Amino acid sequence: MLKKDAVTIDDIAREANVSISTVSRVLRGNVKVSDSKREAVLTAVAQLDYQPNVFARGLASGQSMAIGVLTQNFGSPFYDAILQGVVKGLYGTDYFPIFADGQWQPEIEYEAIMAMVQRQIDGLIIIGGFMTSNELSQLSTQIPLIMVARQVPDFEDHCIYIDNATASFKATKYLLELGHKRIAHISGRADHPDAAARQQGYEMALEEAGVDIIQGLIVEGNFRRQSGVLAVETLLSRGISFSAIFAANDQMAYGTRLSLYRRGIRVPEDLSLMGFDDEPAASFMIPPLTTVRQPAVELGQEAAKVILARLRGETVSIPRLEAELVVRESTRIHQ
Amino acid sequence: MLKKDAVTIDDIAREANVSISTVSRVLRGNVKVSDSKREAVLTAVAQLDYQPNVFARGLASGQSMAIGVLTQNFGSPFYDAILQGVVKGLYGTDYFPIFADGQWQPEIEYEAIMAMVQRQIDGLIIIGGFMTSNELSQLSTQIPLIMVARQVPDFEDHCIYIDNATASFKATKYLLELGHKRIAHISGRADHPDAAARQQGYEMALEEAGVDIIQGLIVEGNFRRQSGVLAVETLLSRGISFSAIFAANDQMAYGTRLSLYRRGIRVPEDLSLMGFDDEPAASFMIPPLTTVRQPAVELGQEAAKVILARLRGETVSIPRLEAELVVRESTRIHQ
DNA sequence: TTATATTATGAAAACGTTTTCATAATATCA
DNA sequence: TGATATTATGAAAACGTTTTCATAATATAA
Repeated sequence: MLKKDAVTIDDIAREANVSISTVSRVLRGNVKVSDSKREAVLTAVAQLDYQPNVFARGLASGQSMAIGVLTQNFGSPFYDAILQGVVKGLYGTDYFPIFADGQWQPEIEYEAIMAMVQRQIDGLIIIGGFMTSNELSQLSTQIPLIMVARQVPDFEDHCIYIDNATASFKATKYLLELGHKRIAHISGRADHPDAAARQQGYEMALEEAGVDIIQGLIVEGNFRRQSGVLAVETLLSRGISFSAIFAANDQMAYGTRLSLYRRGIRVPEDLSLMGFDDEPAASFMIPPLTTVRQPAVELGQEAAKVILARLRGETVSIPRLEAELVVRESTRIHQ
Repeated sequence: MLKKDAVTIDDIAREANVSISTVSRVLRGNVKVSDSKREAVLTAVAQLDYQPNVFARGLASGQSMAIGVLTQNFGSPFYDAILQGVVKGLYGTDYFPIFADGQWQPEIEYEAIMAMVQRQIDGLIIIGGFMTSNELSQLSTQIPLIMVARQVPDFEDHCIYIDNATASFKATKYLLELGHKRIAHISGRADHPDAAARQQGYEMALEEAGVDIIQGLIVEGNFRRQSGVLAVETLLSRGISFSAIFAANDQMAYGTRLSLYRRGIRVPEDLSLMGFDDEPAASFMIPPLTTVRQPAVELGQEAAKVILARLRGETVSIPRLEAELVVRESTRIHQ
């Protein structure tokens, strides 16, 4: 809180020889004021370096001009990229983002959202997370709400996401086209819908190609790097041969890569490796990772756009974004 | 903003048969209230699910209970880890962090800080950035302020940082101990004091060991991955031989690694590679990166602790944190 | 020209708290 | 027991805006 006693609207009113109502009107710009008075107010504002008090404004108007943004983990590249998109999308508007971190834990997520709601945010952008369809519907009656990077059933008109199954299908199909038949899959955490969708896409592609789905080639991870390491151990211990691994996100692909390196298994000479997300770091993996690109920044930017529009009372429909295969050097034709 | 008309302190007062003053006193807990009334108020609060209005509170008390946190870039692992530390340090207190992103651009940084100050934050944590010593001193007369991960001259009692020169000295010394004499250095961006300090530590270590500093082995990067790639090109084009590279941060080390991979130069067999920061991803580089660990989470956590204490009016001194060498597999004895 | 509609403006109420100030109730002391 | 100090409490002012309402000034229509 600034210590110097702030300039208030009263000071401006006195300086400009008008009432505080007029000052307010000039500042908000929603009601007509004569040019001469407007002029006077504006110069007074500039002269005294007036900064409106956010609390007084919020209290009187019932608007905070803040958008709450819930991420799951500061430091997760994919989520951070979405954050960046939101920042970008809000930049230059009167709205200000307030961030909170759900830390991939349902209770913390709930608390964080409530803390933001209590802080009177005007809109809420939730990135991923665990809120159920019911909870979200309930919440969205209270506050404009957009869900990013997650497809919640019965809530699709609030969700900006790419179709995980389709994207995953593309990735798997590419591996099949390279001649791989035994493709292992490291899935995301079981309680996460995205993980299920990605696994589904993988299985669909295999089916379509007439390749048997081998349960022993599917192993559950948790979207974190370390789980990729463990998954390789598990996979190898099962003794079923395979020529490619499709990890449900890039992070697990990095873990996988490390595990393979430790065992002297070369990528892509001995084994092809496919990720999912296309984080910025993916192109710096050794070798650069073939993956499916989720347009993260765009997702965030679109979320900001949509919520802004809805706040203005416009009815906009959710844009559909597509994932795109990014071929790099971690995959090659199966000999 | 919640649509259902909120429960106010008046409702509680009515329900509990006390005045609103008493309700406020119970809620704030700073003034004694008889047990019976306290009881009554508390049950009413629970029953009606009362949520205090942040704006009214802020307006009346002059406190926002918010701490502004300025980062330089969502998505930068090192900064994100500090953010996490701040979140951790604030968790469970009455204070709530508000984040903004300076995007490594002085003007945006300034704007973002002003936006937060205008939002009446009670304290400010700035991570890195470009504010000058003067600007910071000026700002800190207005608001409690802690600078993290940057050492600003004449402002040290507000700065939580590790000694970059010493840390860098350690790293270089380790390479020297491995028998490397020709050690290239990829520095950070020239306008950044940390970059200068790290280069200084590198030079000090060489001097101490009686090894000549060769200007041709020093090349300027900008702390980003891509600049590591370019640095290797530059270095090789100069035709001066070297057996180790010390990059001023991990990100540039990744870029370096990729560039070497492309040229078929093996790490660590042909060349040792040293980073700086120890981001979480460093241990997943191929091969795992030897680096200097900045205790990022701890830095953030300490920043939160210190600012909280100062907000309570306590005079606490800044803790000193040490960087620590983390030896992994990207370095080896020079043959 | 007069009656009526429109416009710009200021006064004052509202927003929901915290906190000062006054006072009734109670405790403490001689 | 009476006088005084202490305590708990409520009334009311304050925080700095926005917005409703009333009104004076002006434009428009007959």
